[in-house]
Amino acid sequence: MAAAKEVFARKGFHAATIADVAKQAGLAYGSVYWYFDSKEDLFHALMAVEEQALRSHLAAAVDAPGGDGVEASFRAAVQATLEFFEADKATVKLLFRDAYALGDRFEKHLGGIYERFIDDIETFIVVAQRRGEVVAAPPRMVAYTLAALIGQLAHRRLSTDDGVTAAEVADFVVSLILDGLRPRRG
Amino acid sequence: MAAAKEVFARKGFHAATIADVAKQAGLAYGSVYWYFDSKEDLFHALMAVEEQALRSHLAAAVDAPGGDGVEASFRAAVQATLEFFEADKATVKLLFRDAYALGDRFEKHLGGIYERFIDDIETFIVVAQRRGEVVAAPPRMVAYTLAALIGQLAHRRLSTDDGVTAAEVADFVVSLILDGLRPRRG
Amino acid sequence: MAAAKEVFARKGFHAATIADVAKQAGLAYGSVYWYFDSKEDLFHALMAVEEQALRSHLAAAVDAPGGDGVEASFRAAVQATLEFFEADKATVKLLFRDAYALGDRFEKHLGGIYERFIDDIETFIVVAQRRGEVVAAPPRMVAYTLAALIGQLAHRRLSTDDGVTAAEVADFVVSLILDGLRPRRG
Amino acid sequence: MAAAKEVFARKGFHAATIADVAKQAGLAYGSVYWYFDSKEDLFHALMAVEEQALRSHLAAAVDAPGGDGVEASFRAAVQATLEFFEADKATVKLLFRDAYALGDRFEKHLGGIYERFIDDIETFIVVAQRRGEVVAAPPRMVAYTLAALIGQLAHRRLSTDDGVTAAEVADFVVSLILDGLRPRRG
DNA sequence: AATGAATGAGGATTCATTCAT
DNA sequence: AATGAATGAATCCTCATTCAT
Repeated sequence: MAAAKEVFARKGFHAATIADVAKQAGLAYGSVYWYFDSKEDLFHALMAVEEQALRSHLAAAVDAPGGDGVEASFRAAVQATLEFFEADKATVKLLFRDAYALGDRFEKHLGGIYERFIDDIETFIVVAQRRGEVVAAPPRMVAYTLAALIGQLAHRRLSTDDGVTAAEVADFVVSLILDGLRPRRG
Repeated sequence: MAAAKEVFARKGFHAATIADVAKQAGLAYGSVYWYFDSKEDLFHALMAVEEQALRSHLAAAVDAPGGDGVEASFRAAVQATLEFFEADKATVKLLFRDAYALGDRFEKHLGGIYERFIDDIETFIVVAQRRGEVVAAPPRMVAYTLAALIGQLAHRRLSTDDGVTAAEVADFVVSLILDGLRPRRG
Repeated sequence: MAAAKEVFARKGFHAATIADVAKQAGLAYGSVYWYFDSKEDLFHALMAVEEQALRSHLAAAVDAPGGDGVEASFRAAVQATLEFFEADKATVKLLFRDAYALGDRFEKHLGGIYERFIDDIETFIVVAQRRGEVVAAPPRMVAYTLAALIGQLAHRRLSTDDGVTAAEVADFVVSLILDGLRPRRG
Repeated sequence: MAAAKEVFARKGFHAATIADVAKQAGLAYGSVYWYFDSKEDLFHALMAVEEQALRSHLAAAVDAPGGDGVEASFRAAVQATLEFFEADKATVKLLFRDAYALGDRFEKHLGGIYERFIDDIETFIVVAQRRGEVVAAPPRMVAYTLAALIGQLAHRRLSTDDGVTAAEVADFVVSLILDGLRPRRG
């Protein structure tokens, strides 16, 4: 019945009522409580499921054979992330819109998700630095910045539909991050 | 009475009651309605005020005499933005946490604020590109990406207090954006 | 639960609170809203029910075997109407006191009830006119006048309790309407 | 400032706010309270004024030279009453719509007005009976019935605009009341 | 497993009224 | 005489949650 996350996505956590969820799920008011102890519980459950989905999707994308080197993996990861959120806008709304506004317990939960996401990026960065393919810079800070950038881009792409594909955005972001804005001499 | 935004920031829009706001302002329940037509109105008013504050702060920072060239102005702008939000965490919560979760009218309002913010960045980028100090890339996309990055950083700095100053973050972001992660040869 | 109309009758629509209604019905505050969408809805529902009750009562009274001719049916109808309202003073208050003062939607609803009531009287008059038992006069106007008279009598009998029975009033009204006040010669 | 009765008439006692009244009168919120102690007071004052107006109007109409005999005076009185209410629909709404629904004190006040109105009719009837121009029937009851009829007609004419003039209605009512509906032989 | 009637705390909003100016 | 900011009691309605079936 977790497919009734659509309701949360569409109306927002506060505006969505248990009745809405039940109707969407084809159940009766009270039946929701057989599966979840409370509305908050339901939301936490959704968050957990979505995190898993994102991580699986990402892992698959990065492991997929493609060009070698940081650049390729990096592009694959960014693109996969953007595509994941693009394909499932409901999740974006869940994680980026509602979860923030819902009080401590949710912020903690979201913080955890975020932390794990950043950990992965950090690991990736550290490896790249060891290989000398990436400049020496505090890896956590880099990871942190990348997460911020990608997350926010995913979020903003919800509302601004400028016909740019996820692949294009990924290309742009990767080249920006790798080479920066300053013209290179030589 | 707009100083009662603190209540919204502390408890979130939904959790905050008009009674809370009134108490904080030293007024009675109904008196709030003398100044604002509704709870939503109050929030919109706060958003507008904060936008003005941010823009003024930014304008002042950029106009301030400092090193010349993109890099200096850029750093000044980023740092000013981060400092503004740092100094007034309530505003961050207002804009980045609640405004998203409050329905269409708020999303529109926030979208407008965002749009104007991006416009400013775009103007800045275009100038820098003309001077050849910045690589040729779709200026809107660059602006857009920068806004995303800075906004999210400001937001994240709310929860993760890692003892890094705004200036340090600004330095890092500016060098990242200008030079990228890829080691430069020569 | 429609028996909680008593509350409306006793205190008037505005003075009656949902809490009053609920208590009278032996329910809790919010339970009223399980059955009716709003206070106004509840009132409309009551109006509809009462209209049906009145119409049934009237139909039964007129169909009942009694003396033949207009006079008998007429008297039966008038008496039945007065008795209906007498027996259920709550309804009188509902229809004649509150419904007027409650805004357009109620006025429309009440107007409809009134119109249907007048239609019935008109039909009756037309039949009587065909039989030559009643003077030729615009039947709608006659019907209209009768409705006004009976309705207002029912209403006034609420407050002035002068020990006159419904039957007596009916007798008086019928003879007044049929023969008028002017002495007949011969 | 009693001309702000229009507000009560237009929106009804409950829906009308002191602010509405003040605005209509060109005054400020609180200023109304310089003239009247409370909203109810204001309404009572209006009721009293309107009663006087009606009585004056009626007295003038009946005293006016016209045909002699009951019929003429009767017609004059009925017509004058209908015209009074027609010319000042606000008063009708005040007296017939709101006053009923406003609690005991208002019902008392209205009852008094009604009583005085009926007293006048009764006096009139008694005189006519003495002259033999009207059938012997309990004069109070007759008066009472007439008041009911005329009052309700005035009220109903508010909503149903069928292009019939007050004079026509008066003619019809007078002939109905005097001669009844039963065809007269001879 | 599922239902849906019943609960009642909670909160936004209105508006008559007061009072310092 | 007049103002209008301030008050706060009053009330409708929502909705998460429970529970008998």
